Amino acid sequence: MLTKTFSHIDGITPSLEQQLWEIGIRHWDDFLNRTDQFAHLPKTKLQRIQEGIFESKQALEKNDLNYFKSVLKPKEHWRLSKMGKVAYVDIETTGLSRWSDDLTLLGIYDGSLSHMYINGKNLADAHAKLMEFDIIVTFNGKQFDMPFIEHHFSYQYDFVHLDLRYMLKELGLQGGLKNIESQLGICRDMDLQGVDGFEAVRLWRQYQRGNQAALQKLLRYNEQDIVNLKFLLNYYIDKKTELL
DNA sequence: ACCGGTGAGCATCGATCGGC
DNA sequence: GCCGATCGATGCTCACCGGT
Repeated sequence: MLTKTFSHIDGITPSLEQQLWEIGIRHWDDFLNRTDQFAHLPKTKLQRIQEGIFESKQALEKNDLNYFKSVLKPKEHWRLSKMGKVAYVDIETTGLSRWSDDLTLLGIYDGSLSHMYINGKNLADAHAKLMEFDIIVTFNGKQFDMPFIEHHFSYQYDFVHLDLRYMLKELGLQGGLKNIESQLGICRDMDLQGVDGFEAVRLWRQYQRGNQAALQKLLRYNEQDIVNLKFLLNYYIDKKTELL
């Protein structure tokens, strides 16, 4: 996945990368083993590419996520998803403004377990939990969830951030998370099918008036969101890898 | 209804290469 | 080694669109 990409290497243009794939070079080592095929390239350019590949190989050996985060274009960051601990994150709030609205619920799915943080209970613990991860996956989190969370905790996180909104759009999937889920045949529990962001606000208000069932429903709604994010990321990765 | 990240499209500038 | 041509990197604007 990562070793298949060359676009971050000095001297490799998108069109050259495409050419490499077309002639069956699917791994950095393929390039190094078949340099005779690149005799037509200027020597200095070939040398730069080889050096870049060596550098990448070293960074990979050290599992240096920060190195790849800095050299890879954001569009290619999905290739790093196996290099660190991944958190699927989604929040609920009382509205859209991080300045005037409250963070009510923060859900983190680590790939097998959900960790739920509730305002007024354990929300402060979410910060320490988040810090355990290297990579976060959200839907529109670059615009909404992360700025909201960072404002709430007054902290700038340094994750590799995979935002499925833009990634899925690349595959022609858009129209909001729920819409995309139904396009892909993902079903939600019956009693949650009508729940959306607006309803999440209402559920929170009902809980504040003492309705525990409303909180339980809100928790399940958020949990479905974060669990589905994992499915969507895998869907994206599958599509991207079968295209190559 | 708001905010702002993204990427497409475009223009410009710079780097590099090949011909001589 | 110079010069012109070509290619690519970079920067800019702008429209789009999603979250609660």
